[in-house]
Amino acid sequence: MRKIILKTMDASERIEKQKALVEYIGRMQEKEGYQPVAGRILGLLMVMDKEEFTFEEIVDEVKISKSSASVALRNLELRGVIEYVTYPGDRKKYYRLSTMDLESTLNEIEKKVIRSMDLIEQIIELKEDKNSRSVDFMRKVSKGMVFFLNHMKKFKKTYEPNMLL
Amino acid sequence: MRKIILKTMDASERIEKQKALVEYIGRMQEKEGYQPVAGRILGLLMVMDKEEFTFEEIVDEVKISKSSASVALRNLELRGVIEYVTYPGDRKKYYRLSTMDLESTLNEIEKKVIRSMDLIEQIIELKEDKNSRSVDFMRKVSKGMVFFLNHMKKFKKTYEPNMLL
DNA sequence: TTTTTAGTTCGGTACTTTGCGAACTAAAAA
DNA sequence: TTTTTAGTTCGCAAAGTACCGAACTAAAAA
Repeated sequence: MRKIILKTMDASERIEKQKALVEYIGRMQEKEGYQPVAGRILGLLMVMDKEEFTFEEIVDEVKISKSSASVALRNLELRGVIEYVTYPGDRKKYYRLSTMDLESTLNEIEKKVIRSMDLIEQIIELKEDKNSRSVDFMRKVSKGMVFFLNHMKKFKKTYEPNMLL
Repeated sequence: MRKIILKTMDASERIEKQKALVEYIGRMQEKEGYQPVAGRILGLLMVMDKEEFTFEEIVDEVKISKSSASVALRNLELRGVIEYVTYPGDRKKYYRLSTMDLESTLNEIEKKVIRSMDLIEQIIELKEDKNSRSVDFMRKVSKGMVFFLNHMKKFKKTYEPNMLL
């Protein structure tokens, strides 16, 4: 008897904590460039027990209008962070975190680093004095980036998705 | 004679290109979360030949008001991306890119990754079903992060600032 | 002491972003 | 065929952000 009461207490407390975490993650994602509503949707999909949320559930849980949900979900989908699945005989969309695995995230980071290196190259090319403090600094950064990219390559080799489960 | 003319042509063309690059970098930095004015100041400090700019020079070059410059420079300084130096007998502040080297940038990245791992841990802790698709996914990501951190450690060891110049 | 220099702070305007409700569409159910 | 369901698109109001000019401060120069 006692145990059951404790257990229900725990469950509701757990859900309280989950909801708080949804808001916290929302704020984090805002800093990452997502709009508030999108951030909280992401939080919801990350922390709650349910694996797949319908459009309506998202509207209810995050307490937003259908239009806001529609816009935010489309953006999140375009960015590739969420995806939706459908089931035969059911018109609803079931949203969930997309299983874009680490590899594609790493590729994104790699591309970003390479773009930065190109930019640095351009800047140096346009400098009058190629021995200035700033050019030295940029070369240093650039070499560091080359190192970094090499290590990423090794990392990708060592990383075998199936061995991680 | 011919050569001299060509040389002056090149110089002005170079400066034109630099100014275009300042604007371009400004727009890039906006995407990174800086306000427009701050982004263009960063661009200026990165691409132009001058190593150190006074407050007034920045106001003139970026064509902004003193108040905007003051606010933007303070923010950039708080974020640690620029710094200013002073010279004895000169009241002016000379702004330049801060020489935060790769190591501190790497440490920032490391901290960020560790914070993400903590968050994932928290989320998993609050999940009812620890064997769900999402928990599996999160564990995978988390393990990937551990790998990543180890490689960063190795990278830091291999990286010897003085060997890069 | 007064003036100039080198900035900072404040208040307001203009622009941008966010999120809503209402009207709409397209498919399924009645 | 009409109604309901599941969502989308559009226009607008509220909130937030960026930037400016004007007034201010504190130190140095005249």
